[in-house]
Amino acid sequence: MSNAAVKDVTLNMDENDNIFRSCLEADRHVSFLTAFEEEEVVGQHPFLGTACSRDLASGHLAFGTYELPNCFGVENFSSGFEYEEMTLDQDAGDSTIVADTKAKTEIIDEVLQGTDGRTEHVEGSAACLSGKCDNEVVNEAVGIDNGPCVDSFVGQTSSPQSESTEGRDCIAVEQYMHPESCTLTEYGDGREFSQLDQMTVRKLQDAFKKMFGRETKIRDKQWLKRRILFGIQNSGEVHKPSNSEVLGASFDENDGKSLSGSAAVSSVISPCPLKPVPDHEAELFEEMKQSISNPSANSSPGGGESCISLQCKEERDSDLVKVKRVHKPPRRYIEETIEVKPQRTPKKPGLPCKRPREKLVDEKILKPQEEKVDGNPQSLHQSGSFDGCIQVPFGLPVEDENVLETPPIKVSNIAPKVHRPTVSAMRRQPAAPPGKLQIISKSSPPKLHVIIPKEPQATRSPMRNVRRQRKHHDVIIPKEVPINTSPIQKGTRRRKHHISWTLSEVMRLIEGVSHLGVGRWSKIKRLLFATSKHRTSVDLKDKWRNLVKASAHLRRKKKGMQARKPLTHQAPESVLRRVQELADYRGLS
DNA sequence: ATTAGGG
DNA sequence: CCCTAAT
Repeated sequence: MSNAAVKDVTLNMDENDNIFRSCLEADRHVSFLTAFEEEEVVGQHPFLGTACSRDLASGHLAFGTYELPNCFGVENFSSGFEYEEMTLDQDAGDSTIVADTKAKTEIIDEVLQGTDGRTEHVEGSAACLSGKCDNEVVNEAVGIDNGPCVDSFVGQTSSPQSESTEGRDCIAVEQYMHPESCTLTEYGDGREFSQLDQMTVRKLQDAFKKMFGRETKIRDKQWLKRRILFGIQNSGEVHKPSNSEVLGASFDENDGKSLSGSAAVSSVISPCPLKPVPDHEAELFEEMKQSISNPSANSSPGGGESCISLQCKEERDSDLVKVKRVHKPPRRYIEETIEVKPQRTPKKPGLPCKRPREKLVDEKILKPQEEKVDGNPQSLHQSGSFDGCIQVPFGLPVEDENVLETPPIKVSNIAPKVHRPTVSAMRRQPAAPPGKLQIISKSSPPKLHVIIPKEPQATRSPMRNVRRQRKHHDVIIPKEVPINTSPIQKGTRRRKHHISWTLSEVMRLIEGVSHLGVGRWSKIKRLLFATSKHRTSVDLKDKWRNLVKASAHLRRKKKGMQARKPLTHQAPESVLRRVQELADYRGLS
């Protein structure tokens, strides 16, 4: 958009005026510019909005609560993260991600080791950034501050040892505090109009800038005045936390850093008219803030959390009492054991039909119909309706049926470009191309004999990217397959593309756990992995479990020198130690 | 919808 | 990661 658009803005004032107004009116949270820019170009952070998100997130990871012996510096980490995030966010070309993943981790590892190359690193990310924000508008929309948002709103609350970061945090605070951003209010007392009247264009522009956080080239006094007045009005409606609220009691007053931390936070989220914080973001922030000030089940041991409050007792108790959830055997096993329930069209004996994945197709996609046609022999997957047995492969996403039955051409129309939905997401919205699917399914021959067994784990890595490239590599399941097809069919089991966890992700996870608590996966996801489309809350949970496992090994290793060969992608000991702490703490229950 | 746990 | 059961 850059030049052309900007020009456009300048020229078509009236039009834009309308846009602007309607934007604001429709949703005060949508700023004129961000409305254009908001296409997830840079992702969003719950607290920072655009661009800075990752920086903040990563920033606060880096020097959060844990005491990593290596004591990586701020720059190290944020650069590492930036690098990663940037790369990741350019997502589009997924293939590159994978390719890069390893490099990334290596780089980060390097950084961790204190190896050099950091500078290039920073430069790299900076270049990335600037590449991204290469146009004025984005730059403006990105915010008052183009520098890295290295402050750690979380970390600050609890990291007395992160001295090295203090200075930076102050900077960050200053940046966010941006004293001028408050000056606007001085116009808000009713005399504003005359005041505005007397101002020079230059001043008006200035005021405009202060109010909307961007410069304007428009020299039309009226226009500027209107804008500013509008801004003034608007700012009045936005909730503005009082200072006391902002610096509020949630932080240990004795802890200067905590204060500065919170100040930074609040200034960041303080909804000045120019960058209003959408409700949900504010909400998330509240959650976090609450969690921080109220680190219930989560206050980490030795993590330096300054405030372990009593209010959390209840929750913690419930945590302690928590009993291991007992799993009864999965239904499919039960069904295998139990006699087949009576059916209209009785199943032929001797052909026990597991129906694991049916669910995926039947219950989730065809459910509406299935219910109507219940008992109807025509119904596709009615287990009793045919004497065959279809065992849809595990994880075989619905669209595979598409592939199965439709000319690939159509599939390719749907698949690319769109953000790859996770498998589970696909499971949730299986009806992606609804009509089509159903028709297809219906048309599929009722007498399929397909058995596609669970694929051994080994095939994982080759399956990378299979999701997106599927149209090329898909294994077309023959329409008729002998019942005892070889169990080793490649590519039948479609898993989510395996994306290695990067160190920064791990750190974020740890940070999340330490502040929100083990088990708060969805919260952590929302707060710290909001931009990572490929990490679901379940993934977080799984990863945590693995980390805990790893950390346990660490301990074992300490005891007997049974040094388990360090896995290639093993997280650094320091990280694992932190995991251990958190795990231990929780393990008390 | 989330979370826990088995695989 | 996937899958399923419990909440």
